[in-house]
Amino acid sequence: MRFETSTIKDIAKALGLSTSTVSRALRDRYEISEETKKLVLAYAEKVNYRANPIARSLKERRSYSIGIIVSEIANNFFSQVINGIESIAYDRDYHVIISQSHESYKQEKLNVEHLASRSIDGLLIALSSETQDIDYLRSLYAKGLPIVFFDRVPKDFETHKVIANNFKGSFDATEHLILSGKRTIAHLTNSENLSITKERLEGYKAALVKYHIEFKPELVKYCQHGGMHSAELEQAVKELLPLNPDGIFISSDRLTTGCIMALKKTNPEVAHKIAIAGFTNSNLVELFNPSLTSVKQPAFEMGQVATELLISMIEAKRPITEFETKVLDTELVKMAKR
Amino acid sequence: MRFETSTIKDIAKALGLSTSTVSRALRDRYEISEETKKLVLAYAEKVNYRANPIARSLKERRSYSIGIIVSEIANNFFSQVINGIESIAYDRDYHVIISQSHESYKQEKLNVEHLASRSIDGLLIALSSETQDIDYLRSLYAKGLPIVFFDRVPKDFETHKVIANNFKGSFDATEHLILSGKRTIAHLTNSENLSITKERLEGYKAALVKYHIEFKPELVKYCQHGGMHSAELEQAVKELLPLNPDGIFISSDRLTTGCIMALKKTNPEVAHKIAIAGFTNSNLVELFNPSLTSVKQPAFEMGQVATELLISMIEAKRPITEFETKVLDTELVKMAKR
DNA sequence: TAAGATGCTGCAATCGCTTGCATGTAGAAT
DNA sequence: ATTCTACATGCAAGCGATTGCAGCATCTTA
Repeated sequence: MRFETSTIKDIAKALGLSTSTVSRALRDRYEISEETKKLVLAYAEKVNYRANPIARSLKERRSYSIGIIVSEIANNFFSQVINGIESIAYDRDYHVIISQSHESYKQEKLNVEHLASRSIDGLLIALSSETQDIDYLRSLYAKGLPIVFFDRVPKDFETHKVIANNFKGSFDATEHLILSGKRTIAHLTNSENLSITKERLEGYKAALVKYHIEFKPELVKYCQHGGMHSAELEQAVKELLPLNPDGIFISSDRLTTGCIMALKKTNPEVAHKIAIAGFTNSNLVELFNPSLTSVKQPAFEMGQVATELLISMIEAKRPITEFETKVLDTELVKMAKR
Repeated sequence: MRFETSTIKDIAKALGLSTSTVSRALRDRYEISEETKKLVLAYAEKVNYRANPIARSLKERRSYSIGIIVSEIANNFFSQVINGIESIAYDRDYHVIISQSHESYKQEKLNVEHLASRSIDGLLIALSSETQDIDYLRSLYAKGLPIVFFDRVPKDFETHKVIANNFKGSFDATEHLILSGKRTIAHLTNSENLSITKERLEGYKAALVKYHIEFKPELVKYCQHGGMHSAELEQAVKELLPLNPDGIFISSDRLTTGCIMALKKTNPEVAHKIAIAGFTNSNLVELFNPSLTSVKQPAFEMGQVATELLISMIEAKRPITEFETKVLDTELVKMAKR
């Protein structure tokens, strides 16, 4: 099966011009007379001409596309980020290519390298929960691939980053639990590798300190696979319950829903007695039972900001030396009264 | 910023061979001696050579990538389909490019045409709820672009299609409501344009007929935008409630969650009195309150089957004339007892 | 010994597009 | 009349890879 379209050559032949003239006319260059431009444009329109982006990429050594790596598109937070990315990218005539790491380091690396070989002009990435070694990213970056990290960012990597105010988000959520009378607040969180894990733990601790509640390490449970496996979550819940928490603060979208699910499944009788607060961008929280207090990240905006930074890197004339880390505020949505 | 990689030319120069020999060696062609092949392969490995897929695409007029169009990746059903697609595509060395129509015809057409111009080798598409005119797809298809439809398929388009057994799924859900004693069952559904809308309506009707319940057209409400706008849903709910339904059967993922949300928001007192059954692939249904009976589609499998069919079309030596429409069974997950 | 067979390698065209440079024309300035 | 400028257009190389065809050894066979 072969796919046919008209090329610049066809137009040139039909109009008795050279391909260079046609190309320049289409790109609206000053060398070409208005008359010729009109002629070419009209004809191109007529035959529904579409420049072959592949050929253009080859010639210009860029593809006008940016790669995205997230752990899972099924995650509300990430799909909202992607929508934000698309909203900016399309405006600026970039196309996006989405890949999922499924929280696997191996998959992440494979996908990034595939994208890089496909001549993406830049990369937007939130690291997988397994990822510790980012040398492969450093090496691509050193070869000239612009990279912007969002949400899950590495330390010691000098480039633009966009994150939520994880500290404050966690602090607020934990404080909210405390103010509603809870004193034994567990913390269920992601892999220790992740930046967000550390930041959110700090927020949680700070709130405890403010209200003179002792921090107990045993109340903190890490999920290596970010809640991808339900067994992992059920195990964590099982270990927490004997400590009789009256509140749980959960630090990621998937963990939050997963934890409630695990609670309901393994200990339905206590599920309603424990106050839950957690990071989630689900637009279905209002339907949840037990209900919960949620920390919403500005996902869409995060995608937009990251994309703007990335495009500025891609289009920069000279190497960039000043990098920013943008921090966006989260929003606390308190549990509906019952 | 420029991204540097070694090319076939570099290898040729380094090894004192011609580019053609290197190319053939890399592709393991019979003309090249084992010795030379080993030499080339070893060196390529050493410099971490990656063929430039862009150049290859230009030459071969194909890209080893397939395009996907769905209305929204944030929709569980679609993200599961995408996972199914990826699972097959990657195995067969194809890359996937995902685009969202956001239920807009214009966006859908734009995205498809963009993908086509990027030399995708084939297209997997679920039509947007707005789409009525598919001439643009016919024209691409006529030019040689293989297309496989899934979920939302057009009539009068001869190609492979993969759908769920919508009739049976709807029948089962409606029957379930009837068997639990409901007699005034409303039906909230998508745009009339969609294939799934018609098929699901038929299943609903058939169940009513079986139990000698009169079909009342005023109990059926269509949502033109597939629940993308909450106002649309709230309006539909507002119009239905005066008819005092004791059950609602809802025909799509987004509508199902949206409808419950609208019910809760506008009429919390009746929300729990109406039995709800609906199509949804959300993995969070267990958390919902009010709870509901759900019809789950075999999303992952649908993606797999569609991809296999598409790849068979792409790789077919001769034009295909026999097309199949695969129908996959849905699963009814009954509401938890309360 | 000459002619053919076989195995290995290189030349050069091609995919569609962009762009530096050369060319050609017309009118303005000297 | 000559030189200069401005404007309009075309030639041809090149992006990286693939591949038909030709060339050149070396070996067989009559």
